[in-house]
Amino acid sequence: MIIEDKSADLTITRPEFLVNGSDADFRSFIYCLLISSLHMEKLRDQIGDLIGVNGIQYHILAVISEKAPKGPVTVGDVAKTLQAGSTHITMETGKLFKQGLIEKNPNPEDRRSILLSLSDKGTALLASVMLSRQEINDTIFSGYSKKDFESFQILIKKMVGTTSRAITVAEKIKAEQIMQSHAA
Amino acid sequence: MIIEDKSADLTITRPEFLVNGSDADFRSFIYCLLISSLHMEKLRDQIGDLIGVNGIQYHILAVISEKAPKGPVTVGDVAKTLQAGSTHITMETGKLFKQGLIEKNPNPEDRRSILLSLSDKGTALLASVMLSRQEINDTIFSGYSKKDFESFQILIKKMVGTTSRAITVAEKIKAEQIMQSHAA
DNA sequence: TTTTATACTTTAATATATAAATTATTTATA
DNA sequence: TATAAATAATTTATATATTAAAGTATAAAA
Repeated sequence: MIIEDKSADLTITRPEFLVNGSDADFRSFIYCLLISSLHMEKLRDQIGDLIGVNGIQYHILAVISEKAPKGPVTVGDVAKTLQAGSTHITMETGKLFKQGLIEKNPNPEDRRSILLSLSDKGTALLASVMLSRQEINDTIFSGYSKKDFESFQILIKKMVGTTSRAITVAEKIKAEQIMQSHAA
Repeated sequence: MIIEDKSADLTITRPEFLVNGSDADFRSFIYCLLISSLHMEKLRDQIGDLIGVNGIQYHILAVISEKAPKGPVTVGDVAKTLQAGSTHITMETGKLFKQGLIEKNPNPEDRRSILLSLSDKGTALLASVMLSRQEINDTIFSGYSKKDFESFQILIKKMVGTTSRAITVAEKIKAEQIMQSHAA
């Protein structure tokens, strides 16, 4: 006997994602996605901890290190890259500056903004966790083939776009909800 | 001319993940992974907001709804599923209880633990966002074929395991770091 | 029985993130 | 040129989320 969920109980309706009419596999997929996200965040915190900063601070250092050679990096750039509030980045870069890990210089092209760069100390500190980063990343992707990596990359890249659209959909639903509550 | 990163600058060493000796693609992959994680978390918060609870509370309701029909669900079960501290879950389930969305009954088989279930009100509230959940999930996975879903599922499921091992690796590295600092 | 472990809770502390208002500067436009 | 609007960063205050430590009750093991 095949058990089919009633369609109102399904978390997704597209038939491609249902197995015997059930979304059980899809739910388990979402579950895995969320758990691995938590793990990735935890790893970021752990690497930060190796050099005495928190996860976001480590991430900021990594972003500056990667982008600064290619051109100026401002607080706003970092905020956009990390999809965090610029308020938040201001505070965290402030702490990094106090620790002497980054430098903040006025942008000669736009004096409202500030250019961030790694100090020698910051560069050295980041370099000191490079081997650990490698070991951790190698572990995460052990057992994945080149082909796996290529498909994975395509699938995830697409998801950045679709989740972004889903957020818009959710906002639209919320707006409708508010409209209806006002009408009532 | 092919530009090769010096191996000390690479965030991953496995050659399968390098393109012309560079880990640029890999970095962009990790970036996409983190952004889509943020998006997923935001979506959880948004769905919660539709029914007047926060993201974790919504997730707790969803977990209870899914697991309760299959057997007893305790605070600890939810904590394990969500990989959160039981302290946290106690507080959040406490709030859900006060709002009348869940019921808490002593477990007759083990009087230390407590069985969680959705109240009628909670069931109704969760049912009221089912269509929105569908619309949002359909959006997230629009453009994905059945084959995409199947590969994606395999890739992500594997990653729960590898990230979990990576966390252990990071803990080991931290332990070594502490040992060395004591020796010095 | 005594010890140890578990499940949950409470309180308090800490960490993280956001909002609102402010300053300085730039860009657009009348 | 003068004015208005927009932007970048910051500060302060606040809200939210998360964890730590200690405590209670119960169960399981020695």
